[in-house]
Amino acid sequence: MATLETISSIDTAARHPIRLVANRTGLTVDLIRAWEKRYHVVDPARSDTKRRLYSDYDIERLRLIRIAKQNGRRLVDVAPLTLEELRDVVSEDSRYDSITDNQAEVYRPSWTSPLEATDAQDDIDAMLFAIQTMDQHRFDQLLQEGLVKQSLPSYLETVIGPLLREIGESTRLGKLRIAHEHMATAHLRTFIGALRFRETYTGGEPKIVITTPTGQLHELGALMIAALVSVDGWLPVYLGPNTPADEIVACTNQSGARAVSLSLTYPADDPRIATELTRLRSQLDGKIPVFVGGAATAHHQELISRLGLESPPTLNGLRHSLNAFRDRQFKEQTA
Amino acid sequence: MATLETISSIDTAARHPIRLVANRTGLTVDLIRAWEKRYHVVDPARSDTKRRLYSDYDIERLRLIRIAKQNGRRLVDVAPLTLEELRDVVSEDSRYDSITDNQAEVYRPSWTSPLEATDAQDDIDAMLFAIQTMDQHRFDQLLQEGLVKQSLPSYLETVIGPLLREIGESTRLGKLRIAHEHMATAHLRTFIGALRFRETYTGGEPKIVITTPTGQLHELGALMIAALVSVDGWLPVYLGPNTPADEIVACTNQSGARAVSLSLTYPADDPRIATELTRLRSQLDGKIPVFVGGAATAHHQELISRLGLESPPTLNGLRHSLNAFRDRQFKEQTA
DNA sequence: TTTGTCTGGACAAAACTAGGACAAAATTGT
DNA sequence: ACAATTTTGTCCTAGTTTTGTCCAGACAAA
Repeated sequence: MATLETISSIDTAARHPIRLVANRTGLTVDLIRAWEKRYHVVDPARSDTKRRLYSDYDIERLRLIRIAKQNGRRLVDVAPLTLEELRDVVSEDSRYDSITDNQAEVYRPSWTSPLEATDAQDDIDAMLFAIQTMDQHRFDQLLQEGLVKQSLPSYLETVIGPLLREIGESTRLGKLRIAHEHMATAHLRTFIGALRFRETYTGGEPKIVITTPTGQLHELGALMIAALVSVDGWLPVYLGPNTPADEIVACTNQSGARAVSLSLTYPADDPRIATELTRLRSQLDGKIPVFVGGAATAHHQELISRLGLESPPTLNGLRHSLNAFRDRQFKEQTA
Repeated sequence: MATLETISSIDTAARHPIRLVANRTGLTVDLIRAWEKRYHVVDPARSDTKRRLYSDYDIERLRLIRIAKQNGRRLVDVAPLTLEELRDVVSEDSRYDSITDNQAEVYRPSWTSPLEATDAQDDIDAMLFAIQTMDQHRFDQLLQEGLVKQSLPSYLETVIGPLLREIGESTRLGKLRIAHEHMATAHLRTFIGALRFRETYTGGEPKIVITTPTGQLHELGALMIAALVSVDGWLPVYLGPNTPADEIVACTNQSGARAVSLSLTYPADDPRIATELTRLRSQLDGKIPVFVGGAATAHHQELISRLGLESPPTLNGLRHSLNAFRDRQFKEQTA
């Protein structure tokens, strides 16, 4: 969606000075030069006085290489790749990275990955501080910066998710005012909503309906799912919060979606959850899987397994289930 | 001096001495002259005794160039750009800097082309059709295209506003399903939310708290206001919907906001509106004006005038009231 | 008179370049 | 598991370009 430009339309005109490139990629000026010197990662044009001039293409390359490195790739390996190959590598990696190194992080010593664990908490603390001081601009800045450091899926898993929990917790404990929570929530709604536009759509993607059932008014979880699955080539049909089961069914049928995903957060013990889920499962085509996630999922395990819904424990789990499902369908289709 | 630089209506009349320009842009007098000497960044008119006289246009240019430099641009590169090009460059740099993954915005700045009063109703109908067929992609495309045709304020007034009303109406009449309305609302939430980031902030903008009072759950009106005022150089402190009066007051005080704006839409006869507005006005510093807008405003005229709140009848009215208020304050401040 | 602006030029700080040194981190070999 | 080796990020020097500030003498405005 959005009129997004595709790979081919990235501007190859060289006009950006090295400082700007550093700002945008999060690399240091020295490092950019070092990479050029050693591996010809990029080959910027020069001004008449020998200043380096980078194109948008170069910047994108550097950004991807940075992420590839963070995913554990070695510079030597990724340096000669084209932009397209880099994209493949990065998206491939990010399908597995958060799972592996998050689990590993717990017991593996420092030699695993440079950033992650402590760094994420620092970011979150800084964001909480910005919220507490009502510094919206700073908050936004932190959100944007954090996103450069890692791939979107792991960003959602390691930063945005925990942040949401901490905001909720802090508000409950009185460390944040309601006004603070409102401001943060509204801003995150905008921010996460915009993430969905980062991907390019070709029209052939399988669709997935994403919403929350009646009574569940918090939509950020659902929105995170929408952003997440769009990375893997799904086209989210996002309905916002609080959608009745009938409507979910109608929407699924009309749009031809292949799957449904619901987010349950609060209130966890709402009796409507049971009735809505039951109704949804009974009215929906049996071939369409229903994925359930969110903090309140734990309270309904029995129901979920009885209805045959899937409830991956983490965002990454959801991601893998969905990809597996899609690949399976694809195989059947072509068979 | 009458106008503070109201971004949308830039005056090309030259009358400002260099000192004032320096104050407003944060540049030094020497630097402004140096830039002119070396790169013809601006070409101010002269008084009969050769004093430089700058227009609002020049000031805005200089402001943007300063920001562009801060973002890593070289003076040589930005100096020859027009105001519009500068805005694009700056807003791209400072907003999409770190986030750019595989897209560059197709956004055009809001004040570019005032022309082409294509039939807004046609656009709206097309959008409604896209909603009805659940064609999210098409809907988004139409939203984006419509935005290019006119300035942001008039777009909100002539397209988005009416569209919202028609969606509500159609849903009530059963022409749209709830699912359609949900999809459209969620998408508009994302779209309008993103509009706010088309502007660039320097840190000096007066703040305005924007929200809806307790009981009012529809936030799109408030969000439109946020997008609108940011065009005129306000910094919206956006709290989302459903904020208690106490919290609005606390937020206003903590953030140092100069004004408050509320959106009232549905339900129009909620008794809480009266109590919340009354409480808000009584607890809030008397110097801080409260602007009230939205469909439900009509039901509370008596209360509004009794409390001394302002309720401009249209978005445009709100805009002018706010700008007038700001210019008044600015004059006092410098006097 | 005092203060501010003008022109033109001088000067110094900041930023960039090329080349290389160095140590921390990661990988490999034994 | 330990040592040797390679990879990689940072820093240093010295020379160039770019950019911000300052000065002097003349004139204009308050």
